[in-house]
Amino acid sequence: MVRFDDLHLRDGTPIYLQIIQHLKAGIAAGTVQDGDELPSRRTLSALLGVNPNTIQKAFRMLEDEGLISSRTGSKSFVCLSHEQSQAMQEQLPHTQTLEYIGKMRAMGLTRSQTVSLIETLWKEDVP
Amino acid sequence: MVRFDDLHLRDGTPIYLQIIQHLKAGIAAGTVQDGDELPSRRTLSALLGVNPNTIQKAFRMLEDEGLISSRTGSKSFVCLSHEQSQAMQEQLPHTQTLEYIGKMRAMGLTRSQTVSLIETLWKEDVP
Amino acid sequence: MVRFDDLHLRDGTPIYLQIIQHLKAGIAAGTVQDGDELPSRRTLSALLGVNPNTIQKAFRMLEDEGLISSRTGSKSFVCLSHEQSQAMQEQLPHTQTLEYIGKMRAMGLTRSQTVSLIETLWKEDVP
Amino acid sequence: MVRFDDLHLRDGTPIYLQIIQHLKAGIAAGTVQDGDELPSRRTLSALLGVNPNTIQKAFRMLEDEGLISSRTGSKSFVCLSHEQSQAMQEQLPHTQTLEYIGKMRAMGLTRSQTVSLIETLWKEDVP
DNA sequence: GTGGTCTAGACCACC
DNA sequence: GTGGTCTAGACCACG
Repeated sequence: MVRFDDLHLRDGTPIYLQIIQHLKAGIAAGTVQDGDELPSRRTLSALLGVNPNTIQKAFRMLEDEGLISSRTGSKSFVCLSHEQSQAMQEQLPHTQTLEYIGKMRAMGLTRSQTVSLIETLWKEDVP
Repeated sequence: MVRFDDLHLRDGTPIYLQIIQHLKAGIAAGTVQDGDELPSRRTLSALLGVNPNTIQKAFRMLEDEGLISSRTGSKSFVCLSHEQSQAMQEQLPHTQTLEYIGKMRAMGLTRSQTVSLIETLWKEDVP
Repeated sequence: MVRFDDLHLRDGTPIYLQIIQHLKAGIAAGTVQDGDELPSRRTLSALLGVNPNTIQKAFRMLEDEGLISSRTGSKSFVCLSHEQSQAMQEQLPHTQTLEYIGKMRAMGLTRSQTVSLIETLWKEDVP
Repeated sequence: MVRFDDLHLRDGTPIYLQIIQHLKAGIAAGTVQDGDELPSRRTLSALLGVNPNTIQKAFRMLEDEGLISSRTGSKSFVCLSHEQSQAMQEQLPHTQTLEYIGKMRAMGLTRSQTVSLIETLWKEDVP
């Protein structure tokens, strides 16, 4: 069963996008795998304190991307080919890092400045 | 004169925000300084191919933040105290790095993995 | 015995409807006749790889329409008056043709274009 | 401006699908072309007597298919490459005819029976 | 004015 | 129980 209880909604980005990103992050982290069961629309809506339609929207988009499969009347499952999950484990950090680098460079930071900034701010002690 | 011709609009984030971010990035990088002149609303709207109201909105918000002033006629100028520019040079990279770290951790990367990813992807040779 | 092994479930239309349509098509084609035996619910559910309740629903609706009867034990039989089977052989093609005509006309095709399209695509050689 | 006033909603198929099909049929008929403007969500919802969200859903799916383009704050437009519109003018009647042929054959009709059925039921006099 | 998101709650079809 | 569709109406962001 895919877990969503460690997803804390922040505002600024649409809720349905946060749900999508959370699942994609789980895939990239390897904690979500092919065949995993998803919580039902109602369960998840109750858990997150969000309208069922919002969940529905997120799930629908994930299905359009082919990452999950839902059939009416039955449960929803994660649906990943081996290549997909592998690609996601590599590409996602890759693209987000490139985006981050772009921002840092636009603000005039050098590579070493950026790296030391990360090493300062990253608190490794958290599990 | 503050330059905007190296701003390539990407979609996904609102246009007016991209304009604001572009100027803030310039300030953080030190290429934009107190007293610099801004292009007129009409000029900029033509340059970016964007509705003049959108430019107006961006300028209005920057004015509200006290980063620009539009008193005399229709020309606008950057308006920065020493503290402001210094704070921006420190805070902006700081918050964006924290955000980036959060994403990487959600995907299960360690600090050292992240750092080496940056060092791999950062092409220092570009000006 | 009514055959269902040439029924390939396509998604988009509900499973129980596909089962009903399959039997009605058989009646319209004359391959299914009064008194023919139907496979048991269990057998059919296994054959199609479908939830037994779904079969149950289809059978129930067919029973409500009076097309099958499930009195004795658990076996079911086709139950057709002469008028019923005749009506079905006429009405079903009729309504579906009207629907098809509607679509073609909406796309701007003339009658003769439609007819020639059918004559081109219909491969008569298949049994 | 793409017209929707000749779209009469029938029940059985979801409204949003009927809207999509109507636009696709228009493209296949050649009456809808690249660059055509679409009515706004509110206008169309009033015209059809349907909830704005339902329109929104239809437009969203069309955008996902790349057939229309919408930007927030601005109007929505049909967005067709030459190949797309051509393909749609050929493929759509093609696939629907194949589907129709399949049904007729399942009911035991021959090609000539089907053709004469169409010629009987098609009322050419309507413009 | 436009489109985008979200809520509240209903009803249906399906398994 | 599940997911799918739809309504009514709100609020926001954008141009």
